[in-house]
Amino acid sequence: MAELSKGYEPGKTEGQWYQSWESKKYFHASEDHKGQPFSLVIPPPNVTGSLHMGHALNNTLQDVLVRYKRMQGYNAVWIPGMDHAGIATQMVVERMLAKEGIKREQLGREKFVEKIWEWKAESGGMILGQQRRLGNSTDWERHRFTLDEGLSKAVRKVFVDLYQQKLIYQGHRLVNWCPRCVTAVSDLEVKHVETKGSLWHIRYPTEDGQGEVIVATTRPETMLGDTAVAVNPKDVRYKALVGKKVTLPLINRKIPIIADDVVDKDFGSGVVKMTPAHDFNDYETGLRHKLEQISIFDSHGVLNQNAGSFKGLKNPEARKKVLEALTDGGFLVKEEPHAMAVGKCDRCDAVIEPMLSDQWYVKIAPLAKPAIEAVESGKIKFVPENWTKTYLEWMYNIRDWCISRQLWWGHRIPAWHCKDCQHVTVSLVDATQCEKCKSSNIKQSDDVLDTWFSSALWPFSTMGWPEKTKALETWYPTNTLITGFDIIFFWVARMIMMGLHFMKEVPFHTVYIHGLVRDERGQKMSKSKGNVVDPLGLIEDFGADALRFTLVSLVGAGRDIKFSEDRLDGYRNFINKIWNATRFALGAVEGVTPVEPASAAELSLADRFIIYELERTIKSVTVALDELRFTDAAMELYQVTWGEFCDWYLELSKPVLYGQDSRAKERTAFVLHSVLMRLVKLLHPFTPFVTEEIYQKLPKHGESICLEKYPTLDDSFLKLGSKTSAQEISVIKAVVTGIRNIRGENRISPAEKIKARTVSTDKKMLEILSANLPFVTSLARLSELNLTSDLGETKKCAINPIAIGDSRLQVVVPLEGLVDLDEEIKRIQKEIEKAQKDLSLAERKLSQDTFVKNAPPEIVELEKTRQSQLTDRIKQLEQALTRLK
RNA sequence: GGGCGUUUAGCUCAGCGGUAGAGCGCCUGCCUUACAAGCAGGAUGUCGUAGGUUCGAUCCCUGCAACGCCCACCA
Repeated sequence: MAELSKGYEPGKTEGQWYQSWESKKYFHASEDHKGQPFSLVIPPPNVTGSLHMGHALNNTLQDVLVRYKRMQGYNAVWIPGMDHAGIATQMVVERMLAKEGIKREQLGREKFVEKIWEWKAESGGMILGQQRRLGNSTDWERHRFTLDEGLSKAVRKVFVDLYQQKLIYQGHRLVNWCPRCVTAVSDLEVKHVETKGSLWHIRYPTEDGQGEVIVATTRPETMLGDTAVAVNPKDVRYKALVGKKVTLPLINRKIPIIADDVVDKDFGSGVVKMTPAHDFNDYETGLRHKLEQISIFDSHGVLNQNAGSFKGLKNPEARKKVLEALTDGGFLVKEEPHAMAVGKCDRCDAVIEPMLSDQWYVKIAPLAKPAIEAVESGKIKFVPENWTKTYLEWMYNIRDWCISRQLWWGHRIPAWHCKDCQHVTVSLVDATQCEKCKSSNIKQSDDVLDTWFSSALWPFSTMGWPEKTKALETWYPTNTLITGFDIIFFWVARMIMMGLHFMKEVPFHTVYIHGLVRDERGQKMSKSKGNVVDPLGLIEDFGADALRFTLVSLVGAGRDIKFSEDRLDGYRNFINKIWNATRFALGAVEGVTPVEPASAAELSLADRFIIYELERTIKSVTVALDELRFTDAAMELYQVTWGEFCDWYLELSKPVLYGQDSRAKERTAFVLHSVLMRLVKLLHPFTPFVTEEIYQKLPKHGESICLEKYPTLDDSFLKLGSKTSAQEISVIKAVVTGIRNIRGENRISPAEKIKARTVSTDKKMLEILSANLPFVTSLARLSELNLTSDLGETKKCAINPIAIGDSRLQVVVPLEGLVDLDEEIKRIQKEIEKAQKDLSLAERKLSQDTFVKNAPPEIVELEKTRQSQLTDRIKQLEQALTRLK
């Protein structure tokens, strides 16, 4: 046998295994495979940079699931890919060019987009490498990029279809505009940040110069675009003024005083300035009152000619100068502090300026309706389900989606404007002439589509839509979508809408939502805070398996994860533990040929017990994974592997394997290998690398663990286990623990072999012990163990009473010559105290007849057993104490 | 302003109607022939707060408090 290193070294083998898996195409799924289909599509990472911990978590969960399903015999496919991430990527490349002093306008559209492609190749390549390091078992042959030819075709088809169905339209209206990105953005891309601002009160004189109204505003510079002031129709203070005009300060425009219900008479002065071209409220009100719309900013947020002498200024100067002018003119009444939510660009953090412009919109209500029904009816389920409400709330109040962006990186809108007749031609193929007047004097829109437009099609576009492919036929709809809560609206909701509209079928049945990975203090990881943890670095230090297992163990039920290296350290140790268990399993069995037992009777109690534990584990892990309770599955495996297999079974197998009975050795060797093999398979979806490494070392292995069947209850090997063996082993465990407790508390060195005896009048107990004597002496490190029914001499002896159900047993360890008795006295006194506390609790309960009358009989029974157990225990302990000396 | 979530051992979190659990950390003793990335033993909690339902509440209900997140056009 080749020597296995003492510690597991993931770095040495992980990369090789991945290469081997990939070259053998284990992750490639064929439409012709006879298994039941199972499919996942990856949330495509942005090509903006490298993967972070969120990706590591997200991908690990998907990989666990798809490996599990694949091993179960499903025709499982996990489709990988990347997102061009329009605005985000364009900004990254713009920033890079800026460092060289280059602006994108200098390069021109074509050259600039070329630069982005270059960058995409580099960054995308890095992401692919990272995904492989993590162990993603994606079907690489199906890898897609949102700007691929095929996906672009899908995008165009969707756009044209929706346009023809009148679900896409062009509108001239107010949009969220980012002056720094110089593009429109959707409602979702505006983050409202609570900010301490001011409320300025400004005097607007009436036209006749006789009176005035005071308006309150948080954005005084926009007054330059005011076209009215408004009051509440029920406000008696201003009733007489409605219909009259005021003179707009600085500009001297005469603007009407209108009455509208939107005005809250109790806020500020009860008079609101109306800036229809730069405020959503005012825009709406303006439409109702047919107010003039005056844009005062250009696309970069610079004041234009409509701002009179303020032209050329930009905020915050613009505001400052306007306020100065207002003060000089005596128009400024006061300034008071005011908290408000300022809209900021999700991408660049610039203040969003509502602006009038021509944009393309998706009419969303008709698409939203079936998407709401799909979730309400349970056709699509959220896990955890409280996200259902979040989704539905948003969908009920959804507004038309602005899909055009004034960017260069993305899918260009397939619309051609005719300069002769102004008609817009929307076409699947590039148009050469106007469809209406046939003029060739046409120009394609410069705008591109919101990046989420293409990702909305992801579940079917990646499978080749609009072609009728076998992939679609086989794998659409997908089964489970695993993603973060932050993109439920951006992505999940839109996929549901598009899937239902174009495929007439939901894109997935289950949406598993996980939280954010935060740092150990619970803070969001961000480059600016410098607390970003690079998953690749962790993989270098701890191995991919340890990282994966840590993430799965922390993911819990949909809440955020506080990530700390301590945890990772612990699970790295777990990986090492399995590794060393394997070293033992191989080393201790050297020279022994494992022989399959003919029946359970040929096996030791320990053998039968661990097989039973294995069966239990298969059941619970399978149920947990089927319910997407990843953490529960992982914890169960951790517990059984370490707590039962290593701590108990391996120790119990030692007396056999190091003993003389070669038949027994052969049987135990068989069980040891069989159980380990199955444990490793159970673990494989979580920790693919180490399990492959171990699998390859174990006898009778196949080509790769990736090709193995996931353990099931339908396995004749499991028949060798039994529940009674688990109950019997608990007697052994209790006796061993009882002796160890005496050893530990009395500080008897583990090297010291001691004598002990167990006393019981219960024949069954003694039988179990006598049949398993070598196990107890080995685990408790005894020189001898006597079994008696009589307590006998207990002078200078430590005694530990043990109760298992109705059975009583005492463990007696002579301390003579080992230690002085003070520690033992302390130990017993402590035990008595504890038992008395517990007993009084039980007695109090039983003394209340409301309890005895009302509680279910089995609970009362339990309490009674407890009472008698504790009474006996105290009696025995007290006896022990008095007889000690 | 609406909605959601959290509050359990020093830390991170399980548990969700019958005497409080795990990992890490801590204390004690051990390099016991798989593993010191280990072994054995031990300590640690008015389960956020005030009420209510119940024979019984960490768990269910109602207030309250603190923290966090999402959505929203109050100038």
